Amino acid sequence: MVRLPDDSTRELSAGSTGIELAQAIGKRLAQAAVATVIDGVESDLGVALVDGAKVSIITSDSDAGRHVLRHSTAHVLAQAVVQLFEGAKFSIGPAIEDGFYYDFDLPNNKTFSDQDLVAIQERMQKIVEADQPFVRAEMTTKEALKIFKDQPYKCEIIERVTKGKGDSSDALEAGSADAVSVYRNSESFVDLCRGPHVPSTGRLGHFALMKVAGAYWRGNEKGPMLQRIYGTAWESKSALAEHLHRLEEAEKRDHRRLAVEMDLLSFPQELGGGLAVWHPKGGIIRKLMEDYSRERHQNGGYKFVFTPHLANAHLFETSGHLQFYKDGMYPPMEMDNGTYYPKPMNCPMHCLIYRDRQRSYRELPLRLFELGTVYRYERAGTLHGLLRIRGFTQDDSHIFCTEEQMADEIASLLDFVLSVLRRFGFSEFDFKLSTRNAEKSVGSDEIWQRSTDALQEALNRHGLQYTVAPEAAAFYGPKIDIDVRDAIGRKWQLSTIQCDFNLPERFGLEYIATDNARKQPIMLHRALFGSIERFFGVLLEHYGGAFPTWLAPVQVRVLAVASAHDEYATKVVERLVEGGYRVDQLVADEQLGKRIRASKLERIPYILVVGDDDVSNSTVGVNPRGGDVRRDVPLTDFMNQLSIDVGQAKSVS
RNA sequence: GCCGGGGUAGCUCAGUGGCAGAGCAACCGCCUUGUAAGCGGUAGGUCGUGGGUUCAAUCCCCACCCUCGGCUCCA
Repeated sequence: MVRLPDDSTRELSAGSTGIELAQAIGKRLAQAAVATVIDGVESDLGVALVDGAKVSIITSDSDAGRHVLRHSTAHVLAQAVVQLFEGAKFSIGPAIEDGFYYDFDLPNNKTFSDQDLVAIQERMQKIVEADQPFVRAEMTTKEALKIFKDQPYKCEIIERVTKGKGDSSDALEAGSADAVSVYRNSESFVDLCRGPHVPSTGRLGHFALMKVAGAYWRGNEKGPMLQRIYGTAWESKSALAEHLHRLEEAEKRDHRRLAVEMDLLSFPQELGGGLAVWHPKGGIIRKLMEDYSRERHQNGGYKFVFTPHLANAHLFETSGHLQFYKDGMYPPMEMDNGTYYPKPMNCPMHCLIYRDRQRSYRELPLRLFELGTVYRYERAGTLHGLLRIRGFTQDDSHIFCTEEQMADEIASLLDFVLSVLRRFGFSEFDFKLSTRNAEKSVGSDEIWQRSTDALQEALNRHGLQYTVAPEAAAFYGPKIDIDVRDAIGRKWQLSTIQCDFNLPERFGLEYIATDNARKQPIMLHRALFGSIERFFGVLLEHYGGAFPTWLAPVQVRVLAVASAHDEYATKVVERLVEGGYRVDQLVADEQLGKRIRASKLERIPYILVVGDDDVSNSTVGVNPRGGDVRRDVPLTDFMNQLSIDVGQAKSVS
């Protein structure tokens, strides 16, 4: 007798397995089954069920089921590589989001080519056709080391696990210290693994190898570089096809591609890596973003400040940034009166503004705001369009407050941040609390505890779900990071709210409290866009280039049907420009259809077409982005509609 | 920084050890258009930069710059 997830029970003959249970329940289920969960432990379908156990069946179309498929496909990949490349060493091959990878070490530092990938994939298909069983065996460390005597990476994992030093990825590979488990597919191929796996390779097949990449063994930069093959695997042909289609769609939204297509900005090679110039069309969008940000900050009680791009090295010694981030800073300029660095952040300068004179508790919270441009020497291989760039502008704010004010201030900051993000079309957020990394931080335990508690309290007060990222804090304090979900469900980290007791200490910041005592303020670091460049890149991908009307570089384009109507079209343009809109016109020296097509490709929110009827009746034909054409619309009506659209910041898409 | 791919016209991309190519865009004509590509013509290149091999290099070799996919890193 076993108990099912719906709490019903089912009688089975003694020694029955998961697959027999699935068959007893239904044919469909048996076909989709890839593994079982017996009393909370994921197991192979072929494992005998214990009397009274709580059992559920994992099907291939669930997250857990796909995980099993992907991990099993990784084993097939390893087998194919070992067959095709003599002397190949294989290390680890986990399932990951949407797929799997496997890391290999090929003899003589050989690397995989794209052609190799094709051959490997063909060999994998043969292994699938052969329908090899996944046969589990458990054994002692000694036996396992013997089996894998030619596989040094496997031996290292076995030794780590049995010595109790294994981490989660090791455990995934080898099981526990008590018994090492392996899965055998054939006489010649066996892999270390905790499982579970599908019963046989015939259950697999909807996969594709995607790319080759270098990857460090155990993620250690100083360790050996392995060859990693990435693949994707799904429960059906259609699920695989959908995934590949999603990738294509994502590629069309790539902000680097859209930036070129839409003439928004560029990265001239002559400028150097990771440095962008903004073209007029990108520039107007950026200006609108900045204008909106300034307006909100003005209304939010922030004081605007400006600071220079360079500072004397002493400043960054005081702040501690030189100690922690010297490698990430542009190199120093030696001058006759000292050494100067381009600033990699704005906070120390804001501290100097605070410290310039004596402060009273009556001034707190003091909220300083700056669109501050900073320079960081990101390592060459890490640059990525606007998302990782060397010169960028932060919408940076530092709030100096008392410890008593801190929790309220953080709570209202959360409101402020979310309200601004919503205006830019984001509605789903994930929150992450990053805590102290003892090796990369300054300050006392007590201080860290107090600031972590304050952040936590603010999140709880808003009833927000959040995850904890251990040891991911900045060196000076813990933080809340806010991820947004974009239009196609991808997560982007944008905003950050950081608590800092350390910079006030280092800079000797003080205020005079009600009791006339000198006290140290708390400093909150806060960036909402993060960097304007990065935020812009995320917005570009979020909207796929189709910016909402309030942000669109050209909001309306007017097209005359024929040259005879150009004059009227110009009048329409003038009316709209007077109304404060960004409007242009393409004269009728080319086919109307062609001009419409060109304008659509530019993702202009509204295309107005005017002809004979419109000239006589003061109307326009409205062709909105993503909507249906309306003829004979009075111009005044269109302008009302436009004003509503812009006011509501609604994207016509 | 590390592993691997790439850099040819404004864009997307062919191509070859011996005169540099297409489509789109641009420009000039013709067409005067009613909702996603009308026709014809013209112009456009230090083939990323520097060095080497060669009678001859965009092509082969070396270095550097930029870029793409990952790894590592991200105040």
